[in-house]
Amino acid sequence: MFPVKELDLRATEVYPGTQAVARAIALLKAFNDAQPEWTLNDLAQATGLNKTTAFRLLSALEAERLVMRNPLSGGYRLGVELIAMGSAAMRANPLRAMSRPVLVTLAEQTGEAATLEVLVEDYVLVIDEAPGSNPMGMTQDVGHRLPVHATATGKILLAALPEAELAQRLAEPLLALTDRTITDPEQLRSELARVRQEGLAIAVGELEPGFTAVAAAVQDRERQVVAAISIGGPSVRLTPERLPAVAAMVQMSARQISRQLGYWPG
Amino acid sequence: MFPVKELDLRATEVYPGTQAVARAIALLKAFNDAQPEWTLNDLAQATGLNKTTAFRLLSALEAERLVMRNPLSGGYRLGVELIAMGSAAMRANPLRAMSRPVLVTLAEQTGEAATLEVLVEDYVLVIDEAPGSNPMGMTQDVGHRLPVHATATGKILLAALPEAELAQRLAEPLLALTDRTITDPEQLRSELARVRQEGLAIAVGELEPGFTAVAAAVQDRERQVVAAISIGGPSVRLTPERLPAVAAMVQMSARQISRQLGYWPG
DNA sequence: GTATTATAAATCATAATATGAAACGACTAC
DNA sequence: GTAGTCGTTTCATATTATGATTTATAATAC
Repeated sequence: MFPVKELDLRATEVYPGTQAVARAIALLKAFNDAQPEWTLNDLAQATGLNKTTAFRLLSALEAERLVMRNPLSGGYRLGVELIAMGSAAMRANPLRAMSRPVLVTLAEQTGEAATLEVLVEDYVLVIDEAPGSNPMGMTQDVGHRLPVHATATGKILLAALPEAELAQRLAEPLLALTDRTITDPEQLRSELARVRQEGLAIAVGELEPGFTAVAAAVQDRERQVVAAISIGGPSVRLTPERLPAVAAMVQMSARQISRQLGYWPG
Repeated sequence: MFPVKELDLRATEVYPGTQAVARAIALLKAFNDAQPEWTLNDLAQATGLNKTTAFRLLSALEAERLVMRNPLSGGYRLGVELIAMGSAAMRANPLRAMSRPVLVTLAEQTGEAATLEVLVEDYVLVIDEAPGSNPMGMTQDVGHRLPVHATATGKILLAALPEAELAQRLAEPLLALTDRTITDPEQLRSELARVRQEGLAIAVGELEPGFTAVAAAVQDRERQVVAAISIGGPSVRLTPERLPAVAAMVQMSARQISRQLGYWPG
């Protein structure tokens, strides 16, 4: 379905003269849903920074409101300025702007939630979501990071990676989120082969029990897979009988967005 | 209604050893809805940075995905990592977490959209929104920056500022967004006096024509005004006859959140 | 086709800036 | 009372960021 680029492992060379900025960003990236608040010491330890350095960088981030202190505990949290920046980043994202109408239509046609996701570092990031018309689809998932190996979109994006990078990722253990999550690298490899051939990925109860998703690839003018779109909903509604029809709609929508990006099939 | 703290102009002293980080953040802050994409030169000029320095900092930000390049134009845009961080910042915000149930109830009771907003630098930032039950309330405003002088929430937050800081802000020209926007500093001052006394702010068609909002203050255990909540909707629904009842509900909700923060009336 | 302009990227000597060890002060636990 | 933990400040040091200049690249004009 889509070609796989070979050997592109981008040089992770750090640009000289950017140590302080890189470190500040590392501090920001330490915050997540599992640990939204950090003490200075823990954060310094987690990022491998000297306590003084972490303190100084955090002070700078705090002055700009990218980080805030909990007045009671003194702990650090992400600040309000990031909410504004994130929202601006969302609105400025060209891929999102292009996909939005298609995504909304897809959600209407299927009645299920449609998402647009991209690969960011180790995770799949939801950059847009059109809610399904049915209730119980009110999950506001935009901005969430999801594991690549347990999502339909993640499989699509993994399937398009050059072999070298894929191997690197499969070297890490695959976390079982449900009893249906694929945790065996070899099994995932053959799944990805199927995805590549069919241009379609499915995940039934692999992310969370009772949740099914179907995804397809969005490609740009250079035929690069730049994103994946999906339809997701309760497995009781997205039944094996209904899936083929939904999948076809997802694929059509993905092709529609790809065409807007200058992709030309054939 | 609520006391005004005197003379607190926080020292804008820059912490030594944080120049690079401060500059990098300044670059990020340059991006907004009006100008979501920048060329290197323009951005360097706008931030007052040397072109080389701007380039180097942007490279660091790009490597961490806080900034991305438009492959066609080569221009800089905010990157996807900020979407993830902003979303995490939202979920980690304690004020938002506390207010959410109250906000949802308020929106249900009134049928109009309820928001939670804080003062960030020159703007009011929407950090949460519970949609109204009526259609035409589907504005997803979270993350948006709104002008202080033309919003009900902004007036609430301005009214609580120490005189010195207020004077500083009123020195800047007040932009007219509609023909009803208050642009005269003295008029705004007397409006703020009224807001202070009544503990309530109203804006009818001051932000955009046909949009009305009512806001009240959220105070913490030290009686500091830390946020404002509001109900907003079309002026044809939020009529002068209906406003007092809605205002009372907004005030009750604000007090409810304040109490959760440890505020004790009296 | 060459010249011109604008913009981005690379180079590198310089010193300004970030760094981290050490010390301090404020709490808390025992 | 003592020891331990945590955040903050100080300060000498050299590592790291800086920016003038150069080179590369692309777009536009002539």
